[in-house]
Amino acid sequence: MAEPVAPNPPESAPPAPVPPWERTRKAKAPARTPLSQEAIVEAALRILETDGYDALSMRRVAADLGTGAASLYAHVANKDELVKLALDRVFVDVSFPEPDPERWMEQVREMMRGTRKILQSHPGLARAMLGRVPMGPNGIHIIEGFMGLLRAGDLPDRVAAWAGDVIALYVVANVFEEDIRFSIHGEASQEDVEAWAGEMKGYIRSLPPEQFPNMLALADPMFETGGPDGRFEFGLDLMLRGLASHSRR
Amino acid sequence: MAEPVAPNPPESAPPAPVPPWERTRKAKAPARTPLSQEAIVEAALRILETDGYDALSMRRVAADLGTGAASLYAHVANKDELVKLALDRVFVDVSFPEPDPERWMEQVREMMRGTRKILQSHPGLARAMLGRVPMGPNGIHIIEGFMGLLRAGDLPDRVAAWAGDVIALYVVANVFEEDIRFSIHGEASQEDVEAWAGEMKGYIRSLPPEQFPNMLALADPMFETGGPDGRFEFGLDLMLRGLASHSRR
DNA sequence: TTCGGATGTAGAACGGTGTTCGTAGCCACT
DNA sequence: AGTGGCTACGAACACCGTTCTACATCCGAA
Repeated sequence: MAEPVAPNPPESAPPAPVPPWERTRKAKAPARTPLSQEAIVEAALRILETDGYDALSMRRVAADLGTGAASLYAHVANKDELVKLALDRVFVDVSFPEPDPERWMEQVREMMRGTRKILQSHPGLARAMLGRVPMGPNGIHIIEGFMGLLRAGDLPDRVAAWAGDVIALYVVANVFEEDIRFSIHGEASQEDVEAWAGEMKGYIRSLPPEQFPNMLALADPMFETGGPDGRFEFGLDLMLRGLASHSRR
Repeated sequence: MAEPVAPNPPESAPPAPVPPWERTRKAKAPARTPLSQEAIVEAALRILETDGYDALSMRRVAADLGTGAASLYAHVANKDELVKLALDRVFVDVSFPEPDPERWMEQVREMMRGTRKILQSHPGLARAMLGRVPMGPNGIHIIEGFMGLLRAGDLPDRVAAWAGDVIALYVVANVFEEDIRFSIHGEASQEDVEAWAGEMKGYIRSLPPEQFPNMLALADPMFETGGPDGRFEFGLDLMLRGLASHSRR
């Protein structure tokens, strides 16, 4: 009640010089940022892109916008909604082709590659996608396009619908795992990773052969990276082969 | 400095009755729990099992052990390590059969079912597994057994090694997604989930048919849950079918 | 033109988190 | 018997999401 901020400047009072705190307040007020939902979502995406999922906090978003966390809640219900909005927004960039029954498998491959690329470019989005069906205004078009490709494969309806789920989960999980591994190792260079792989291989080779025959036999391919996309492509191919065995064509 | 806890009771002072805070201190000291790493890990697992991942905090673990959070750090580097230890510990219960070339696919299925069950029974462990190769004392035996099953399928070495990775990722991601969905919805009953699915289906049916023909066609199977394991089994089967197409047999 | 109300802003606070610091006490070994 | 090292743990630090509340500003009605 007895705060330095005057609740109501009485007119009878003499026109005292404006105290400093008042001045800064007045100075800030005109430079009021609009602070729209769009701006908030964009700031969130920027943070996800540069600093990852764990760095995304309401305070951080607010700070990047030059305001306080409480102000965000006028435009966004809570953090979960913010994440969902950011998720949907990034899907603008996913493209999908006209389904071609002759090439549907390759088309699925290409679409998943594109999705993976986008998720990779915003580390943390993959984490946000897990457990959520991204049915925002943009996401729903992606899902429609994806389902179209699967339907072009002449699969039973249930197989097409569920396969969409499984494949999407695989892509997201792949990026997420990569993201985690990266953040654990902390900016490890390609050389570090190879050194670690070599160390691991050495450990496996030192295991008693009669107890670990299979690991010894597979030690080499286990730590063969296959390039940045090799393993991803392998898993995707595995599922597509499985899908092909369901095709009625 | 001027705390109520006496640093050195001067002998000249009269034998005043022991103040309550002193009493509790004295009473606790003799009943000093050993507080081993094992006990901490066990407490953590107990919490995961009963209250889920979100309930697992250092303070909670400490409270269950009748101590303070700081005490845990003498036995465990940080929360991440605690989770990793819990992860390896839980693998004691994963069993794997002697590889049988005639039944290897079914054996893989069973092993993955078992792994999933265990991960499900300790929500949060799945999250800890992502991005990590759980090569603890127990985990390494599991990996060996798994590789043995895959090798029984007469697959190229690279296929066997990478497939192990992909399948394991799928199982873990499946549980993790389930876990997140559960924690987002917050204790939703089976009825709630079905109501939500019905609502979603209604929304999809309300979409313009010329713009969303595929989603409309697949609306029913998309929201068919297939029971608690249906979709998991489907995805597992998809990958095994893909693997079968790699088998030289 | 003036006055209210609606709306958006934001500081402070609540109850939580993981982790660190410093101190106190116990144990075992010289 | 003394002492050094290990462990326990309260307090504190820096965060988190969210809410409360006071406060400016703007807009429309009188």
